[in-house]
Amino acid sequence: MNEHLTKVCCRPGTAPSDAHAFAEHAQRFKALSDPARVAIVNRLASRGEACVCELVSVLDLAQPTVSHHLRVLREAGLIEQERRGTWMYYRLVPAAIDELRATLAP
Amino acid sequence: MNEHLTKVCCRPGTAPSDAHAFAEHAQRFKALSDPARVAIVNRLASRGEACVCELVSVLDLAQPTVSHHLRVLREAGLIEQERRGTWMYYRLVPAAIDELRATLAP
DNA sequence: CTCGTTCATCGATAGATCTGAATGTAACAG
DNA sequence: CTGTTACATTCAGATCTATCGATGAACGAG
Repeated sequence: MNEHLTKVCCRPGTAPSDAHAFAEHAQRFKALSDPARVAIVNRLASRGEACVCELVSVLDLAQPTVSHHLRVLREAGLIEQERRGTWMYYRLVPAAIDELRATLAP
Repeated sequence: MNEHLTKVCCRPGTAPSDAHAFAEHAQRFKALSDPARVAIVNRLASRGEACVCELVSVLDLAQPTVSHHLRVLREAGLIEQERRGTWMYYRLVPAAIDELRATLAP
């Protein structure tokens, strides 16, 4: 399945590469693959902090939906949370954003 | 549904923002939300060009699957194609990658 | 303690996405 | 023309995701 390729158009090439790294990067990008999550990151970037109820009113989504998106961003390491009384405040993890940007660098 | 928020924890805030821009950015990120597509972009970034059969052998995926991922990347504007004889060569659109990186800038 | 608020989790459903076998299309060789 | 190669498209099944109602957990006020 490979020997005929070498004499046609395809270079054998570094086949395996790091499939693990690709999966990791894809996971990060997937966290930003939804408009609601991009909006959340944008909001946190410009305001520095936000509680869930603020995001609910801004995004015009139900509260469980917002919680779901926050969980995705948190599990991707892009945001972190801090409980302060009754409210849960979220903010960006700048290092994670930097890493993402570095992934796209030449 | 909004008036009680102003006296609790939430600032009224620039509610609408540009939902259109958020959707556009999310669309771009979604194109990179799959390991196979990250691998394709990585390959094109390091080699500059590749035909489909080369990517098929590198990714260990069926040819229709690779064609699917190439279509997603092309419709996102991240890659472009050029037919040369029987082969179809793909390469990156550097400006699109730059735009993506700019989206993550502070 | 009870009550109300904030948020997370569970469960269900509609829609999107990944995958590849089968098929169609385009280009070249003979 | 026929046959072969390279690739796209169609289709179907399996899996994943977004969304929200219902419910649970944590906290503060009284």
